[in-house]
Amino acid sequence: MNNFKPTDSEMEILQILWEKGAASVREINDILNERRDVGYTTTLKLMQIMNDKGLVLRDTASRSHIYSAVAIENDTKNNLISDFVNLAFQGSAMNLVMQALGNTKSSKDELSELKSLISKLENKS
Amino acid sequence: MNNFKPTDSEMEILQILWEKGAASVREINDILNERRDVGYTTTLKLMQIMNDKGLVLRDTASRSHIYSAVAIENDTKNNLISDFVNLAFQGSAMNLVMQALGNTKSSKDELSELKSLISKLENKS
DNA sequence: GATATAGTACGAAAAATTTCGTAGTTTTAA
DNA sequence: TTAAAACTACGAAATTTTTCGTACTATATC
Repeated sequence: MNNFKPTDSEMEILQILWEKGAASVREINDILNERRDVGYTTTLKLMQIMNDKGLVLRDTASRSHIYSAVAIENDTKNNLISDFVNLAFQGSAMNLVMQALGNTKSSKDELSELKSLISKLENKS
Repeated sequence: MNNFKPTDSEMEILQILWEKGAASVREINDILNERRDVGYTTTLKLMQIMNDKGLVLRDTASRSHIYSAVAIENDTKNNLISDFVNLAFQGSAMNLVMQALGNTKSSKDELSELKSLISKLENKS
């Protein structure tokens, strides 16, 4: 169970890597720039920092280095949730769940998916 | 719909104010120090900053000022959830809900409370 | 082969957040 | 009535995170 707590910027990049599997700095920077202006060297520096921290792996075989995520999506998100729940929901994940759910438009499909997860949880206990 | 995005430290303090209703710096600092070391003037400064930002209200009638939250608990938490969901769950609150739920031990009571919320949501749509 | 283009490395500035020290007042208590 | 204790104000240091400029090297293009 790793314990990475990526910063917001790091998280943005991890999302992209989890989605794409692997990417060059150029590719990542292009995606980021669809949302907001980020300088190329800013992104590059971030990736280097993340590499130093061990959050990503870097393949330097070709001139433009290819990065992939080391941090595991599920674990990382669980860590973030846990921090978030402690910060804003008195440590109760159920509080977060109820508030997030109550404040969202949900489709029939999503709700039945959720209900089947609940059934699973009920059988576990 | 306000759009406050409190920092982590501010959030810690808001939680306390939402819980207690109103409190002096001393009271808040004492509570914070149950969890970790924080200097008194650190907490004081934070409250002053929050006051400047309009996150809290300050009653200066007596020498030790009494603070209360202006930021609305529900709105503030919804804002935080929304940012969090964008940052880490591709904008899908349901993704967050599923992951948070799947990773938590939940009591029978909590689960049935959750189910009744789902029923309400189903009737709405 | 000269020049423009596209990379990496990395120090350091900038920005945001957190922490604290010091000065000055008021209150309490001996 | 004086010393200690408890406040506020506030500048500024410290820390963390983000951003960028500059130097340097490799590749592509004309």
